[in-house]
Amino acid sequence: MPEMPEVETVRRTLLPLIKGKTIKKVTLWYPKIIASDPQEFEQQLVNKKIETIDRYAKYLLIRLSGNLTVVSHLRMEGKYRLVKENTKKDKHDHVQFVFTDGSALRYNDVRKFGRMQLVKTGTEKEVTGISKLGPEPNSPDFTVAAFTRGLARKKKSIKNTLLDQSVVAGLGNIYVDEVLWETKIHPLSMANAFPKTKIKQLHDNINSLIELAIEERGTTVHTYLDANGKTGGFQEMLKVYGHKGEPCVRCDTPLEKIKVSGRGTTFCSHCQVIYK
DNA sequence: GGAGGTACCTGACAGC
DNA sequence: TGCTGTCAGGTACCTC
Repeated sequence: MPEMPEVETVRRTLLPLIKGKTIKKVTLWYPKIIASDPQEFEQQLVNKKIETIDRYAKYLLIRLSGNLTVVSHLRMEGKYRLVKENTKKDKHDHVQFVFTDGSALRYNDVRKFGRMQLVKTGTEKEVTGISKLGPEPNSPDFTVAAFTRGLARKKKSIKNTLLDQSVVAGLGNIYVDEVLWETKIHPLSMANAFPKTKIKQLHDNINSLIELAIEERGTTVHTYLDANGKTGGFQEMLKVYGHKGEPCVRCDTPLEKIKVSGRGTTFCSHCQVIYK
């Protein structure tokens, strides 16, 4: 499932494939993917040139000529690939951008959870979802002080708090489980119960884990592929996610899996300490 | 305003 | 073999 490292990898691999291309036609096979007006989306993108792709947290921002931006969230299974215009449609292809050179960008999403919308460039931070995002890991705004304030105002579990994109933007279920294991914190610990040293440790581990995951081109657990159709490499480094019942690599205790706020959560009950 | 629950979706898998 | 139920999970939206 694409989290921030996967979305960044998609951005890096997709950009050289489509930069400079001009859109000839847009086809919406499943219009519900479009969060803004679908008709407007189809019509306004014609003759627009792809200028660059930016990213904010898990959102891709496809910059176009004419001061337009396509805001795209891949959610669970969304993926882009470049094909020839007349390539047979896959069952799960939902949106197609046909370019003037005969190639086409296809958006494929098995669960149809992904969303995209067209906005004026510069207004993307007003989009529902983006407007409430907190700082990204490794950004100048993600300071220990800001993170401490973010945790202090939450009266819920640390697992739930790290999934809350207003505290830190870009983490998902996999990296939250991994960073809590790395920091030896029980997922049911209360977010506002940590000593300063533990918060600093958690903050630093979030930064280093995300940096490493981006270097490894993300994590492929289910179906995630980058724009070149390649899997990520970070799944080989996962210590807890997907390892239920296996011995903890730190203490040999079998890893447990529980539900925290409806999310599958794998952890070591021996070396991850609960803070209340 | 914050926290928790649910809907959206479909493929994979377990159990019968 | 085929059917049914459950699980996976990011976000929007609703209720309390």
